Amino acid sequence: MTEPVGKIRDVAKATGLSIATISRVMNGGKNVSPRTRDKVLEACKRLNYLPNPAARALSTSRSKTVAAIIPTIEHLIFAKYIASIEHSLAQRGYSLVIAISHGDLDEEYAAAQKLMGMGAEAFILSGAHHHPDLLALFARRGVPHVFSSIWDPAAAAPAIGYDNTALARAAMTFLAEHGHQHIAVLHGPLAESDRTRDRYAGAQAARADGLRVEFHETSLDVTGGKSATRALLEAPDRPSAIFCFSDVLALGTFFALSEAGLRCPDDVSLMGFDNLDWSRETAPPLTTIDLPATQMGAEVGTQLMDHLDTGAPLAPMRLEGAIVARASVARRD
Amino acid sequence: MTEPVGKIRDVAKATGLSIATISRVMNGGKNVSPRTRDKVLEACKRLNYLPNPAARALSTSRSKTVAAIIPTIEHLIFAKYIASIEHSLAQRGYSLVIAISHGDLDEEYAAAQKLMGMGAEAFILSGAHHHPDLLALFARRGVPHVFSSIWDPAAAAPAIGYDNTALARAAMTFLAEHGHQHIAVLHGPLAESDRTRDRYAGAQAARADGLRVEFHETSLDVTGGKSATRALLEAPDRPSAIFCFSDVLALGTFFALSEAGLRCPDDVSLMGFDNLDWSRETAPPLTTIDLPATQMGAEVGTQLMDHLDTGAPLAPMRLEGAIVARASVARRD
DNA sequence: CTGTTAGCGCTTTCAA
DNA sequence: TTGAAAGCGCTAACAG
Repeated sequence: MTEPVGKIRDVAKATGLSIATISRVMNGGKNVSPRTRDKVLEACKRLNYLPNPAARALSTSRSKTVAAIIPTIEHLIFAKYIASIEHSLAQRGYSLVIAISHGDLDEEYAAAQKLMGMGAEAFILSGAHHHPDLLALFARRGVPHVFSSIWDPAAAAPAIGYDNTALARAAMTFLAEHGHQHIAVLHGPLAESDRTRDRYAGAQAARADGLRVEFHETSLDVTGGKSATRALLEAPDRPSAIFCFSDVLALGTFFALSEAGLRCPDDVSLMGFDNLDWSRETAPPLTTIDLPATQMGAEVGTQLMDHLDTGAPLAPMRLEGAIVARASVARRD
Repeated sequence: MTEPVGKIRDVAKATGLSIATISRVMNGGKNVSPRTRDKVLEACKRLNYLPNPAARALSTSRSKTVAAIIPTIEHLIFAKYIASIEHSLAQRGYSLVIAISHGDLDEEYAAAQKLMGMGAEAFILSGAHHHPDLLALFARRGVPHVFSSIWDPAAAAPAIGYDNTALARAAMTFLAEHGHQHIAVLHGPLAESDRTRDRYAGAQAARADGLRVEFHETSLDVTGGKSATRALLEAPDRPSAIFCFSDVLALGTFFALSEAGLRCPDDVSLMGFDNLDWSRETAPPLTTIDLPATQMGAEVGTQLMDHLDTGAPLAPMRLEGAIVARASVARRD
């Protein structure tokens, strides 16, 4: 029943040509007469021939595989990003392998070693903070890699992403312009993400404008947002606005507010970060920061493939985020 | 700066052993004296040697790569599932490549061809409904594959998953037991998913108990849930309960209810499907159906690897979902 | 326990 | 435009 997969030899035999010619046809068909080429293609179809990727990779030292190591896939902003990378790579016959680091540098390092051992030719990492041995390994072996989800022209590798610090700063300014002087900031574990630390720095800078800013660290999920908000509401002096470093946290805040009988934005204004699909649907719609996750995935993929294919240099690139003003932030006088 | 990667020869030369011995050490180190083995391992470390995966794959005809084609990654239940598969495969040195089908049979077929051409040894598909040519291709080339997210012992391939029909049926019974006689069902596009069709069939079966059931198809996201609910509330005869085939839809329903000034569960009871992380945090907490996504990922991975490694047969397996009763469903008399 | 050797299937000069 | 042949780096008999 199961017939063995055809090899290049079978096609050569079937067409009366040499395997070299078959190979040429399979790789763009340059320097091959149209007739020959058609004959070969026909035979390939008929014999159900697919070039063996391992043989090809061994021969060319190219696997056409790039690796992405991400902190988590269970967060829509990453899922969106990954989907975009995959799409971009697939366009040009590349494939994507992924690993999850859980925000841990050692796990990331281990995953990278495994992926290198699997033949990944280039790496996509999140943020600029990584295991020194990993960076050393990349350098030693000349493995192309980029950092993403950040903008930092001084980073150890080309960074392709948005400026978390500036965006958080802009959000604070936005809130201040709406009359908010006392703002609570909810964020995920600082230890796990330099992107979070960047946003933290940006929000903190708003103190220079005379804002009162309080920070609350919690787990990066709806539960975390809800419990942190609950705790925060119990304090005697309630902030007039809450700024969550993720829409996911903001969703938890919505639930906590509703449970506490408080109304948004009448009692408390709320701002998120990510602009996830549902954020326009909340009641009230959530003011948030739109992140170019899809664009970032495309850019990262394209740059890496260009570099791999033609040696084009990798270049840091700043992508723009944008405040999306919706009803969850009210003017406060 | 960038030093060439070490090859097995270099290690052999460095240790004064033959490449065969190095190879043995790299593959479990059976039939190798401890001393030799240590010497080799040390040299590998020192020379920064990593076996070339392409050469290994070519030689063994094994890529240790399995492919999963999923409808979307931008839905937490799939992200969770994928994370679990990746974890399970990684345990044994396998890797996962993924492709997104957008619920389209042709896209799925195209993706599968590409992944086969990349060396995937086994396939994980969602549901039982696939392009006939794809199944024929698998059969012809003897490619191991499983269907997942469904339970159907009669399917064309071993199905590892839960019984969507029975679970939807159970949910309807649960609602009926709480006194609900008129139930609205919200679901995603029937054309895109046989899992949805199974759930539909299960919900429809509840009519046999004298229930009044109305179905509303919408897009499978928060926006879809919200707009469908909004439309449904405008009808003169409002159902006493809404059953969403995904928690994501249910979140939209929550927003629509709140916008309409209706309270859950006082005015309308609500039930979801998936038991996503946040579903216990909504106000009120969402009654839903817990799906064993993580367990399913582990089982699928293990079965495929066992089959690939030892030839163990793939076997259909039924995993249990469970109703999680929370406050969003109230008793109606 | 260790070494020799023949491929694995394909790409790629180099000749023709 | 086509063919012959030399590897790519590793594994797996088979010998010793």
